[in-house]
Parts: sequence; structure tokens; C-alpha cells
Amino acid sequence: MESKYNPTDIEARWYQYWLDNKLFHSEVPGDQAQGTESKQAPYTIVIPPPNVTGVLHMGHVLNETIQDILVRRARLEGKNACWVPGTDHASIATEAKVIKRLKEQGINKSDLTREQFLKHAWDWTDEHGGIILKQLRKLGCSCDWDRTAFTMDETRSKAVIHVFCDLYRKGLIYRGLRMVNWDPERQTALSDEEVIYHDEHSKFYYLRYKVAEPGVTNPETGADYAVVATTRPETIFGDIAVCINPKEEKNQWLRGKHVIVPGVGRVIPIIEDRYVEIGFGTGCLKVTPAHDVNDYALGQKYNLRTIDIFTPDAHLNMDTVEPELQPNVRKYHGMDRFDCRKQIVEDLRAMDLVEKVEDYDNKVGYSERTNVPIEPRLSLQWFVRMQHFADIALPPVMNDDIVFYPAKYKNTYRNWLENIKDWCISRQLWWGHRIPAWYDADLLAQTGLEDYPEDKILVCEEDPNQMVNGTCPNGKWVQDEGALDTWFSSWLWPISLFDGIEHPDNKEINYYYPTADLVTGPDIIFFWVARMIMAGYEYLGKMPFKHVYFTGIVRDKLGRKMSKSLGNSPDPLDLIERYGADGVRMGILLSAPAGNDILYDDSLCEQGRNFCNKIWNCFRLVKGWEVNDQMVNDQMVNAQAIAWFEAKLGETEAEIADLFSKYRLSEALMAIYKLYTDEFSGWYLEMIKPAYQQPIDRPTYEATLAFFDRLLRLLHPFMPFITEELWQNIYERKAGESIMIATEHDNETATRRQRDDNETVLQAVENLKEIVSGVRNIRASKNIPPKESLTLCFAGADTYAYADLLRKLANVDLANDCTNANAAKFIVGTVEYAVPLDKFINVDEELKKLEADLAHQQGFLRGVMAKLSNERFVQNAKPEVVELERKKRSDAETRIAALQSAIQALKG
RNA sequence: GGGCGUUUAGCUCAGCUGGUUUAGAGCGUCUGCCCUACAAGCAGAGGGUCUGCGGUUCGAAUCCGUAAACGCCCACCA
Repeated sequence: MESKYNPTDIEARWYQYWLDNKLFHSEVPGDQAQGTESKQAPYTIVIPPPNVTGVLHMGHVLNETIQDILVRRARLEGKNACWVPGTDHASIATEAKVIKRLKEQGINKSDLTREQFLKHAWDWTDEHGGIILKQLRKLGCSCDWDRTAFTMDETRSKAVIHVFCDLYRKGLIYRGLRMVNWDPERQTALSDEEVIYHDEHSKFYYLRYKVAEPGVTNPETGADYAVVATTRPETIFGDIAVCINPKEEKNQWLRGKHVIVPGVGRVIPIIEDRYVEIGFGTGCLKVTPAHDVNDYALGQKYNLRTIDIFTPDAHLNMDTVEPELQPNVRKYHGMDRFDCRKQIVEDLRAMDLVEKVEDYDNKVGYSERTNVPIEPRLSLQWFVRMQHFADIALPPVMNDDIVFYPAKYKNTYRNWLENIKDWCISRQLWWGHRIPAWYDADLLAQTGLEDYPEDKILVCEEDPNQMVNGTCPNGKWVQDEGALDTWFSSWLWPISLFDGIEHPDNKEINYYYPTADLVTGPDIIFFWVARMIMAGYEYLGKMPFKHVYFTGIVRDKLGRKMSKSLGNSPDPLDLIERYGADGVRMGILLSAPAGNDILYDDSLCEQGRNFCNKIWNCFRLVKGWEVNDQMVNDQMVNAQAIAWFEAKLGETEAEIADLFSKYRLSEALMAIYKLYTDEFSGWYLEMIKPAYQQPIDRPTYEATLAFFDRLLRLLHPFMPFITEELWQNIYERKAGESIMIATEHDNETATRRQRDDNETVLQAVENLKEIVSGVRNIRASKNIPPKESLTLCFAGADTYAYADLLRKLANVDLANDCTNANAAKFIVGTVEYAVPLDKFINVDEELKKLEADLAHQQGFLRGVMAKLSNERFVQNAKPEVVELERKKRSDAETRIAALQSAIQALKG
């Protein structure tokens, strides 16, 4: 065996072995297992489906590693673990990629029919789709690949269409003309959740709106105009009124008047509404109902017309402006909205219609996907009524039927549900599930889409033109052009993966649902988590999962989000190549407590790799020993070591179980890490290690292999590859055996029974370790090599239970009394230990050390005495606390006395 | 503008309902070691008035109040 662990071949080999032996595969227990007690408990996780054309990034590594740990742990606990993988069609993101590729080939989307475009999209999906799933295998993910699903495959698509029709019939889906968030780049509506607001330094433009009535002037300034402040001067072409607050003193002179939109010439009325905030800006608000949500509301209230001045890609469309005003505005036709903003301000300035321009900080909404400023736009869209869903989804989280880790996200969740708005689910895209709504072709031709009567819309699962005895009164039906929001399929994921929408009582859904844990980022708590809970209760009357583990965001070590543009995101496959999958898994997990952002640094993977190497070498050491069946010497030492490590291992196993139950995975891994490096490797193996080229006795060897077996199983969920490799080599294994399913917990009950004994053993060995450290400390400070034997004197040395271990570990002889005054001394517990060192001792140094220790002890004693001499403490504190303080006092007094006599002796 | 969270060693974090020998871990730092399992290692050491202030209590990193800094989420002041 090499002295360094080399992961590459080993990982590939075992992953293939696991696949060959179908160890990731899960099935509903067969009918032969009818008896309830033989029915294996399920443990289910559904993967948050990555974008079908995506590639693995560090966020995935974190997320999928956590899921794999949970799944592998459950499998080792004997559960029927099922981790369902799949991908998401990600309509807007994928469509953008396809369009970009077509463009590179010189093809415009607008030149293609829907069918042609979809052909290209499917080609792309088949070509690049699932790359990310292949990458997950490199990480060691134990997904049941036989179940791989896609949000647009047949089962999932049917579920989506079914749910749309069902909700429409229940009155929970409606079509309406609303102000929506419009993405001018992709030319589609977005939901509120897909808009991200950024702070911006922009300008506040104060524009002059001349009063139409001649002779009317501002009584204070004499000006014949009203001043309107706006951040968006390019929208003045759509101005339809100016609104003032009826209570605002300074604008009273404008009541009932009209003003002229600057540079446009439209005469518009002054209207009055309390919505306008007194004291903000000039108190005059321009009302542009087609391009602002609030203005739209005002427009509705006062029955104002809307003038939509933008094309779908947010260029100026002057055709909508009145014919008589065309000469004034024609030059802006076809301009980009931001170019127009500059131009109109310049032009108005030239006409002396700009009062002033101020700096102004505001928030601008951007499209999450295309990163262009969204445009509020009036359009006909489909919506889900959300109040009903909020009502069914709030209670289970608030009363912890579904538990969030960390719990703080309960607040976020509640806040959103209590202020829920309807969900815009239609998108003007082709890649996605097409909305199953049909319009009568003849009627549509007469009315147009906007005025098409609501009650003549046909919503049904199948194409009405194909139906044999369809409900179509006559002629042809035309399908709605829109597709559905991707999340409208994602919210069904835990159900549709088991075909639970169309067949809600099937064997699989009944067995696997509700799933156990959901692992995801808090950024999609509204997009996905909340909506899955809604769908779960609506369609199965049950929660979709019992626990939600929110991961943090992976950042670089400077705390910056990882992004392509910063180039600070390492390629996970490259990391796996350099550190091994196990090393990367450990690296990403180490400082990732639930909900905390993780500051990623390569050095963490390095620590993971080093740990692998450590384990590898422990194994090398043990397997390198020659075993002697006749040997019985060293029994005392080894028996004590085994008893101690047995206790230590049992203690840590319990600790790990507790940490898992709290989803504190990084702490669990750290506990295992310390168990291996400190306790097992640093102490246990040193205790039992035979002298150079000496054999080891059979019982000790077997006990050590058994420990190794348990240690590997404990670590396996975190580091699957190296643990499988070593586990396979501890003993002869049969074909098809694997650590993945090594569920036996041999010594656990025995360990539990002896808990009290264990406590004694653990404490005794901790004491032993401190004595050994004391001696090593003296060696280090005096430059005495470990090979040189020393004498250690302390009271009761001749009856000390761990004398042999102490001799072996510290390389010392023991004596009861120290006759040599020149000795280095230290205290463990209340016992004084002395190492005679006449040729090395430096009296001044020793004195200094002892006096520092004495001062510390005396300070400590003062603190204890302060408490004990306080009557109120003795009266009020719990008796055991007082008792403890008394013990502290007597211990401290003993130590002080010992130190003082040691100092005396040195000075002596 | 609301709401939530964080602030403990150089870095990243534990420390749950106040009392466990006057605060712990990993990494990093410093010192000494290539001692045949491992230098991707071993042994040892140093390092914190627990963000400030005030309060409750016999006792506060821990509970309450307050200030500051940072972070996140939500919200239609043009």
C-alpha cells in the first residue's frame, strides 16, 4: 500500500460497484412482506431539480452532499432509502440559452414556428440535458437513477395540466388584465418573486407642466406652470393626469385646472387623491396608468384611459399617441427607453421646461433571469388565487408539523403568506407546459383576446379539436399561446415523482409520501418550498416533507457570492480531481452549519484530503501488524486500551446520533474527525502499538478491526468512497457486500448497559492523558528526546491502575517519592507529579512557572471564596452548586499547598 | 419604511432553558522533531476584559433594556 491515499481509481471503481449491485435502488416492499413489522420504513428525499442544461457549481456540491449524507445515514440505519433525482426544464433560462445558440447559427426565434423552436429546444435538452446528473455521480451521490425524472416528461406534464384544469374548475385560477412585471428582454410576464430590487443612484427630474387655463399662476412664485418630479421622464408620453393631495395648501391653486404635458402638448386634468403624500417632492404626481402600478390603480379609480407607449421590448411606440400630437413626438418613435430618457430631458431643457435635476436613490426592479430592468406592463395573464393556499399552508409550519432548520425561516415564511398576492403563472414563452385553455376561433376573430368572454373559454386536459364527442359547439378551437411558469410544475415535484396527481392512491405515493427531508437554499423558500407545501395539502391532504434544511450560500473566503463574472467559483470537478470526492465533501461541509453562509476556501478541501490520508495510514498500520496467536503479554495494557476506546466510541456514536437528529452535520463530521485523529490514532493506536517489528496478540487485533469497522460505518455517510475501500479490506467480504448497507450495530446495547463503568474509564484515561501530556511538556521545554527514558514520581505510583500504559506512552519509570529536589513538577487533578532532572534543571525558570501557576490558583480560589463567603449565595443557590464550590475550594487549597511546597523545595 | 438575524481567539464557528475548576473546537501562527503508519505527519506553546453601556440576580458570554456595526428578507412614496 502506498503511504498516500489516491482517490481517483478507487472512486470510479466503487461507484460502478454500487451501480452494478443496485445499491441505490429502492422499491416499495413487496406483498410478501405483508406483516406490518417486516415492513421496512421508507426514507425519501426528492432532489431540488437542477436546470436541465445546467452544470455543477459549488452550491450544488453543498446541497447534494448534505442530501447524500442524510440518505446514506438512513440507509445505514436500516431504512429503505430512496433519493429521487431529476431535472427542471427551467423555461425562461433554457429558452434564453436556446435563443442564444440559434442566434449564433444565424437564426432568429421570430423566424421559427412554435413547433420548429420546440424541436431545437428538445435537441438542446437531449444534447446537454443531464450532464449535471452525470457530475453528481462523481460526487458520490447515491440517487436512485432508475427513477430519474424531468419536469417536462410525460408523467410530470400530465400532472401539471391536470392541476391547472382542476384549479380552474375550483375557481382558483383565473384570467385577467393586470399590471404585471414585464421582462422586455425575454418579452414575457414574470411573477413578483422573479423580480429583484437593486438600490440605484438615479436622478429626480423636476418638469414644468404649463397650466392650460390662461392667466392662472402660482400665487407664491408667479409661475404659470406646475412642477412635477419624476424618475422616469420618458413615460410622459403616457401621462393622463396630474394628481395632487386635496389637503396640500401650496397646490390649492391647481384645483380644477388643466396642465399641458411638456414637449407632448397633451392637455390633462389635475385630479385630487389622498394617495399623494403631502410634503414629498412637489406634491404633484404625474399619472401614467400604463406604466406604473400605483398610477394604474389611480387610473382605475378615476376611470382614466391608458396609453401604452412601449413595444414589448421596451422601445418607444409613438403610434399610440393622439394623431394631432404626432408631430411633437414622432422623433422618439423606436427609441430605447433609456436613450429616450436622456433625449427627452435634453429636449425639454432646450424648451426651458426642466426646473432642476437632483440626485436620487431609489430601487429598481430587475428580472431575475435576464437581469434587465423590468417594466410594469398591463397585460392579459393567468393567475392563481393564493389566499386559499396561504390558509392551508401556514398552520403546519407554525405548529411545527413541518420543521424548518434553522427555525428563523418560520418568520420569513409567515410574513410572506400573511401578505400573499396572486401568482402570475402565464409566461409568453414556448419552452414549457402550454396553458390548456382554448378559445373558439370564430368568436376570437370577432372579439380579440382581451374582450373574449370569460365564460366561453374552454379549459380541459385534452385538445378539444381532437376529442371524439367533444364539448365544442362548433368549428375550431385555438389554444392559448402562453406557457406556464416553471414553478407551476416544480410545486408538484414531491407528488408527481410518484405519479400521485393522476393516481393519488397508488402504491408508491402511499409508501414514499410524505418525504422525510427537503434540502434547499433559503432563496427559493417562496418560489418552491411554500408552494410545495400548498400543493401537498391541496392534493394529498398531507405535508410534502417533514423537515426542511436550509443551506447557506456558498461564498468565497472574502465573503463574496460566487459568480461567473467574478471568476471566484471553482469548478467542482476540478476540485474532485485534486482532492478526491471525499475530500471535497468534507471541505464543503466543514464550516456549513444549517443556514449559515459558508466561506469556501480550497484549504478546507485540503483538510478533507489530509483526513483521508490519515485514515488510510491508520489502516496501513493495523493491517501491517503480524498477529501472534500464542501471545498473551501486554494483556493488561491492551485490555485497558480496548475497554477505554470501547467506551469512547460508544460515547461518540451517541453524540453523533444526537447531532444528526438536530441536523448539525458539520458538527457531527467534526466529532468524527476528532475521534479518528485524536482518540483513535493519537491515543488508542499508540497504546496498543507493538514495539518495532513485534507481533500483536490476536484478541487485541480482532478488537481493533472491529473498532475500525464501526469507525468506518460512522464516517461512511460523509466520505463514502474511502470508507468503502477500507471496509472491503478489513475482512474478507462476499461479492455484493457493501458498507452502504452494513446495518448491524453489534456492541451498541452492551455499551449502553455499562454507561456508569464507561464514565469511570473515560475519566481515568482523561487523567492519564493529562499526566502523559505533563511529561511531554517537560520534554519539549527541556529538549529531551522522546527516546530518553525519565522517572516520574507521584504519591501512589505503586498502586496506580494505568501504570503500564503510563510507562509506555510517556516513556517513564515510576516511583512513589521524589528524593531529588531538582525536579520539574506539574499538577494533574490534585496530585503533584515530579520528574527529577538534575542535569537539565533551571531553577529560575522552574520557579517562574510554578509561581505563575500558583498565582493563577490563588486567583481562582479567591473567586470561589467570594462566593462561599456570600451568605446569600449559600442560602439561595442549589445545594449541589454549593457543594461543587466547596469541592473547588478544597481542590484549589490542595493544589496551592503542593505548589507552595514545590517552590519551597526549589528555593531550599 | 417594516421584520428578522448576527457581533465570542488572527480566520470560521460551538457554547440549548443563567452556576461543570475564572470561556471551547477546527484551521492558521510560533517552537521542536523526517522517532520506519502518516511532514497531506508528530509533540508542545501562545492567543479572548465574550461589540459598548445600563439593568435583573447570590451569580450573566448566557435573561431584559439600550446604542453601534454588519447581514438577510419583505414593502407601490412618484
